[in-house]
Amino acid sequence: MHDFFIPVIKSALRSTGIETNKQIIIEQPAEKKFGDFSTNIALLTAKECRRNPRELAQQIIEHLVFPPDTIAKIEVAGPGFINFHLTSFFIMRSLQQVLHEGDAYGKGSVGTGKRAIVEYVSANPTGPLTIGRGRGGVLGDCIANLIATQGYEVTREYYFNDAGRQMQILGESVRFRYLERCGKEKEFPETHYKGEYIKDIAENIYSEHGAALAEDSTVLTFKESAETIIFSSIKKTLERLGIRHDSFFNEHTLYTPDEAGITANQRVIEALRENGFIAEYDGATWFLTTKLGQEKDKVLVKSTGEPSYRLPDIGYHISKFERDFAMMVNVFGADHIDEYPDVIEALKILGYDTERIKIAINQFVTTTVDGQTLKMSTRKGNADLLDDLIDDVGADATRLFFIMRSKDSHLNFDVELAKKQSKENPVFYLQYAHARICSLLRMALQETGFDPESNTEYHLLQLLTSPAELQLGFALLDYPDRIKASVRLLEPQKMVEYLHSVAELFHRFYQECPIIKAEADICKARLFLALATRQVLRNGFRILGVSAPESM
RNA sequence: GUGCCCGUAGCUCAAUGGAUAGAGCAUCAGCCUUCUAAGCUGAGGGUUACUGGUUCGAGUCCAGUCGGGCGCACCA
Repeated sequence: MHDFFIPVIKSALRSTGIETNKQIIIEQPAEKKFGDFSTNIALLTAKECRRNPRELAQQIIEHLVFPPDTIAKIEVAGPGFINFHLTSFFIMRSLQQVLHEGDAYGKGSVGTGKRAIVEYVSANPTGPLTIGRGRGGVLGDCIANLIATQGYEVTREYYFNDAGRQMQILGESVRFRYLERCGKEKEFPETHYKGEYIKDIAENIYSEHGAALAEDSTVLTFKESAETIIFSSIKKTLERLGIRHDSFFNEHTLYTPDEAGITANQRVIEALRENGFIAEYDGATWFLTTKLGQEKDKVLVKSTGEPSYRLPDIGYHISKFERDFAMMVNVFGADHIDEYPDVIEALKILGYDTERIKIAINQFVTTTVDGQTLKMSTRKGNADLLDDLIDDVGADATRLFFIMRSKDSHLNFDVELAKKQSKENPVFYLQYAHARICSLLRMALQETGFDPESNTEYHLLQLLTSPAELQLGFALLDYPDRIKASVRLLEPQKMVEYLHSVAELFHRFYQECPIIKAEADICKARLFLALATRQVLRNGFRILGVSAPESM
């Protein structure tokens, strides 16, 4: 609908003789009495025109030229808002678009022909996924879905490292458990992974090799077994939530020399050095971030000769630029908040267009069961596991709960609420609306023989004029703009909120307007409206990765 | 100490700088001989943590104060 208003207003401003570079904003007033849409353009430009905003608004109105039968009323209100009331004819006629476009309804085209990458989860394979990781996983997956609606070809990538210190500790942890299994008790180090899964992996190795590896002092075998087993369990957990990555980027490739015998890491160092941002001291190689106004320099290569995580991170992002992505989204938890500014700075120094990089940070999750808060730590082995949560509440509730709050807000995951099969649970409220429509369409076919899916008498929609029908129809037309807003903010929560309002408007319509019992043409029209509602719910559910049950 | 996020109804949370700050839950009062009551209608409930500032207009932007979360490694 924005696209409907903007050109008309632009042209009216021209005819009125107003020159402005201010952006024209179309908004929906909180109250219907202020119209379906309004613009504050007269308020914004009044000052530079040195005019009274209300008079200016009146003058703009006189130059507005809309297509016939679209606008019922235009008025100046308050300090100088211009409010637009749509005709019911226009709303209902526009709804035909929902039915014509079907699954494609709501899609945009700004990303057509462009490629985007969304990096998410990216947990190193040191243990099963925790609930906290789950939030980032679902958020990333929904963001990828959102971006894809705008035409981008999206790559979903998982970045991991199987060569670092944590993986070494993992291997050692397994070896300790293995030795225990072989009857060679050793004291288990405080710093190592204590989860039950470590014992399972050790048991697995024992059943394959017996005690043959007990004298082997290297951890390689243990590490590799652990990695294989854990990675496949991580993928299995993600699969349960419908999360599938297209690409797994192993950080270790950045340590591997190319034909010229140089690693990506070395190239980063040399490139930064040419720009004067590298120095060696205290036995380490430093990124001179003090030159950028920071308090301390940052280590890129440790005195042990190993790169710190920052160096490969920079190299990894360069690989994204080399793969020519127009948009790059990084999704990670609040604990990694300090990770990206240095990377961005380095990329800027090296001349990359960092505007393409978007960061989506999700705040933490606390889980409450029976009002008790759970705390987690992978290392201590008392983590709250994502798999357990999915077992408990199901994939749909898991996904929806993770994104039904703004990513900037701490999430309180109430397990009891997620399990409830009642109206308190937002998952059921949304899905019930869909199931109810399916049931209605089945019943209608049986009672009247009319199937709105195989008919195209969409013009009948114009018979509908009641407030409940118009409000629902209006909401359905808003869907494309809602997706765009959600994409812009990288915020799936906006979609949850929107779909909730659609469900609510449908329930009211259903309550107030008899459908099957109505006169034949009205009945058909209402079934078309129900069908359009179902289409929007389905399309929205697909973005969120929530199932659309046909009956409940 | 410092960087980021948060502070809005009893609870969980909304509100691209707009008009009288909204939902859900909980509480109270109604609506099923009629298409799914897993639903709908209505009522009560607020100094948007505090103090200044910018603006025609601030929950929103800026500065400061107070409170909570997460970071601040030659871990990732």
